[in-house]
Amino acid sequence: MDHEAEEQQGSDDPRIAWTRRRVLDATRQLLVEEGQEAVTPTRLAEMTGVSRSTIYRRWPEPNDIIFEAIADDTEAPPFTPSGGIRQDLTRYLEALREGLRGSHTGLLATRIDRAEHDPEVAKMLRTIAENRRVLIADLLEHPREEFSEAQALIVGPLMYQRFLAREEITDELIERIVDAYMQNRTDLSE
Amino acid sequence: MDHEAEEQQGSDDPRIAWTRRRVLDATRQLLVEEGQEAVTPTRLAEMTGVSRSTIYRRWPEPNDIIFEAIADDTEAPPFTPSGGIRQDLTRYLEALREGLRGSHTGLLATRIDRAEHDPEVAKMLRTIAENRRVLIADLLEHPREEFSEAQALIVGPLMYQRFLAREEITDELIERIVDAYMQNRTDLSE
DNA sequence: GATCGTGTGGGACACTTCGTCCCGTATCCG
DNA sequence: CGGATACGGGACGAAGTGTCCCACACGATC
Repeated sequence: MDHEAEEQQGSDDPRIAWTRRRVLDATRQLLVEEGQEAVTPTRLAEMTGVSRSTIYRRWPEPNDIIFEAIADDTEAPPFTPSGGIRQDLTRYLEALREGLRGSHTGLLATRIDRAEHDPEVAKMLRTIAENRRVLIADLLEHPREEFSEAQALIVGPLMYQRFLAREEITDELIERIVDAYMQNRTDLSE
Repeated sequence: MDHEAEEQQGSDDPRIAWTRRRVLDATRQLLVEEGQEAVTPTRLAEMTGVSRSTIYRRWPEPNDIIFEAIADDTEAPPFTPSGGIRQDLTRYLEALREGLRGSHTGLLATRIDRAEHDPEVAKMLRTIAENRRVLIADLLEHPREEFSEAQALIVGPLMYQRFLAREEITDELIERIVDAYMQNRTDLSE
C-alpha cells in the first residue's frame, strides 16, 4: 500500500517518467559503450534532448545518475525449469553464459568498480546475489541456508572466465561445474 | 637483450624515474581510496608536488596515467610450495583470500571496469590470468594445456565471493573447492 | 474548452578545471 | 665545469560545471 506503482516511482506525471527514462537509458548506453567518465550532464543533455537545467534539477548530485541507472537494471533471467536437476542446472548456466555475452553485461563491471567506494552499490550487489541465490537454490531443490558456497562454486567460474580471464566459456567448463555440484550433492545427501 | 632494465623503462635519469614513481603511486592511492574519477592531473599535482606541467608533458593523454598505474602493479603472490598437492592448493587459496583482503585489490576492480572499453587493459587481464595459470598448473603438477577450466573452477569462486556476492570467503568454501578439484583430478588420472 | 499548476527548455552567469605554452631554474651527465 | 635536459611556476584561452531566472508548454481539474 505504501508504494504506488513499480515502474514509475513517486509522481505519475508522464513528463517526469519520460525524462527519467530517457536520461537513464542514455546513461546505460554511455556506460556500456564508453565507460563511466563519459557520463556527464552536458553529454546526456546532447544525447537525449533533455536540457541541462532539467537534469541538474532532477539529479542535484550527478553521481546519483549512474547509481540509478545501474540500480534500474534488474535483469531477471528468463528461465523455465523443466527436466531433472542436472539438466536444469546445465541449462541455467548456458543461459547465464548467453547473458554474459549481452551488451548490458558491461553494467556489471561498472557495479563491481563502484561497489569498492560506494556502500550503496555494494549493498546492491549483495542483494542481487542473494536474490539469485534463493532462485537457484529453489531450482535445484537445495536448502537455501547451505547454498552460499554452492552458488560461488557454480557462478564463480563463469564470472572469472568473463571478467578476469576474459576467455570463452566452454561447454566443457559448464559440464565440469555441473559434475562437481552433482558430485558434492550426492556426497551430502547420503 | 632488447629491453634495457625492468623497473625503469627507457631513460635512466633519476629525475624521470622519481616523478614517474610519485605520480603512479599517488594514482594507485587515489584509485583505491576514491575511485577513477578522482584521478586527475590537478589532483595528482597537489598530492605529489609534481607540477601540472610535468604531468602533462610526461602523459599527454591523461588516460595513460591510470593505465600505467594498474599495469605496474604486477603483484607476484609470495608462495613457497612444500607439502602435497592438496595442501599446497589449500595454502594457495588461503594466500589468495588474504590477498583479496589487501587494499590494492581495489585496483583489480578498476581493471575489470576499464577492460570493457580498453583492449589494452583486456589484454593485460588475459596475460595476468595466463601467468597465474602456468604458475598454479606447475604447482599442482597439472598439464598446462588442460588447466584452463580448472583455473576457473579454482579461482572463480573466490573472485565471485569477493567482487559479486561481496561476502566473506569461508574456510568451508576453500575446502569445497579443493575437494572438487581433487575429485576431478583422480577421475582423470585413472 | 479555459485556467491553474508544474515540469521543461533556453540562456546568462561566475567558477573551476583542462590542456597548452613559455621561460627561468635546478639537476643530471659527460 | 659546461651543455643538455627535466622540472616548477605562471599565464592563457577553451571547455565544462553548477546555479539561477524566466518564458513556454504540457498535464490536470473544474
